[in-house]
Amino acid sequence: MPTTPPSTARLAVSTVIFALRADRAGGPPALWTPLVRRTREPQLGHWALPGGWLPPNEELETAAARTLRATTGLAPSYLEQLYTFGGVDRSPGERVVSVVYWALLPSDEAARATIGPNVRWVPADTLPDLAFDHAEIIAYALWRLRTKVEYSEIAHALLGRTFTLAELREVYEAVLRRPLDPANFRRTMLASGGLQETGEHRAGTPHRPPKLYRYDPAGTAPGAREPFRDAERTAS
Amino acid sequence: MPTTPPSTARLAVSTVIFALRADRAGGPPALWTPLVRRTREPQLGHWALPGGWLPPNEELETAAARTLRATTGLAPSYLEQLYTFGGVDRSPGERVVSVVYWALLPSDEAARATIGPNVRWVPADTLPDLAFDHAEIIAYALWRLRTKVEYSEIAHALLGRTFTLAELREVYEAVLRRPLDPANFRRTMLASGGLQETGEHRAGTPHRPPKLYRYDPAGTAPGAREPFRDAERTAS
DNA sequence: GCAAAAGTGTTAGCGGTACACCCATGG
DNA sequence: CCATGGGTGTACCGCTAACACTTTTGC
Repeated sequence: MPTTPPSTARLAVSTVIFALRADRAGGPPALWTPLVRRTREPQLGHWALPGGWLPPNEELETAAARTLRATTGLAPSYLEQLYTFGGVDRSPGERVVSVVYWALLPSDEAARATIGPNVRWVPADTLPDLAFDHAEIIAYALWRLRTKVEYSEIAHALLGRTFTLAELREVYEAVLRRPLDPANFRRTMLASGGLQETGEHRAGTPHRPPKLYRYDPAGTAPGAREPFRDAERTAS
Repeated sequence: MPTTPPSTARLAVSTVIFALRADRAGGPPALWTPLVRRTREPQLGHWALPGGWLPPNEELETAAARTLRATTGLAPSYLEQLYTFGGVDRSPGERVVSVVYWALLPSDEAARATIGPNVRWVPADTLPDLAFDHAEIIAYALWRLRTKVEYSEIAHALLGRTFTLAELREVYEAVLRRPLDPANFRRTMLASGGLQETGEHRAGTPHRPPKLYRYDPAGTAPGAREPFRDAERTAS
């Protein structure tokens, strides 16, 4: 970092937000994402990712969480840096470098996310025309979510604090878009996962009441955290 | 990206560079990385990652490749975005956001990398005191390399254009820091890998001359590339 | 021919998948 | 008592680790 003329690129932080929503009540849930309508040029009126310029004294991750809260009224249950997009021509007129984060919201809270005229939730795999390169960015975030769900334990972040194994399986099925064997899923989760029984059961089901679980990684020693808590791994 | 007051943070691009070097001739190779001595405040005289401010009209990846070339005189055989570090206090006095890349160099070329008084190669796992948060950054890049080598085929980027299976195995062993079974390694590579026999053999060995291979992913259709060519995957 | 690395064959164990089956509850 | 999802048992398959063995060269 030699002290030379300042960079003229402007730094923005944007966030791709995912939550589960059922199209019709009782139906299987799917991934949705909120977009905001641009109220300024360039691309006025187009739908875009929530975000804004990076304030000089705010951490990157804090900025991502703040814009997330501004557009949904909610706090993320998971938040991780995705990638930094800096193509010279991605914004007409000026150089903009965007540090993009991706986030998961608990579905119970997401149901009461604030909705204004300039915020719109859309299914994550059928997007409208988006401003700038934001369609690519969301596609990449989706790919990352789908990849990461397979080897990591982030799926619970799309549920509330307690959940049944069937609900957790629904999350995996929605994200991976394929059915999973309930029997094997149960064992895999109970074995390698940090799932803990709450002792409670979900009431009001038409059939046998299922156990409720909490995500609580018992095997992890306090303070023993991976590098950067959200370290990266790159696909072949 | 609303049009509001410009961000005051300055944008830098840095690169963590890895190459294989043998400590003593004939010995097993290990990972080394080049550092540059800072010639300005802050942290004047400290060793740091190669890098610099982002020029307004240069792509991020191009900037990374350029600084890499400036410090080593070489072109990378592999280059990927690592992470963006933007902590408010990571540089004293002013806010600096660094987009960091990591790179691999072919070992045959790396042997004739330029070395000046302000460039120093050090073993990647025993670093001297570094400027800013660069020690963390290198540790993270190392972790990413070690993780990625296990599920991806980037190891060949640390060798020349052709290589024997024993040489390729040495790369894996150096990166993973554990011995691998030669027999199983051979089969795994030949099965899942894009290795292609050149028809040639390495001459001058004291024993049976091994076949030379080239990395040439035959299964990959032209133009069929993964998202961003270097997509990410996050550890648990 | 002897040492050493290149290269092949064979087997055991482990984890994932498929699927048959029993359990518990509301109606 | 029946339908339905919750929950358990088990057999098979493919992959990998381990390691014995054969081949080919330089000296």
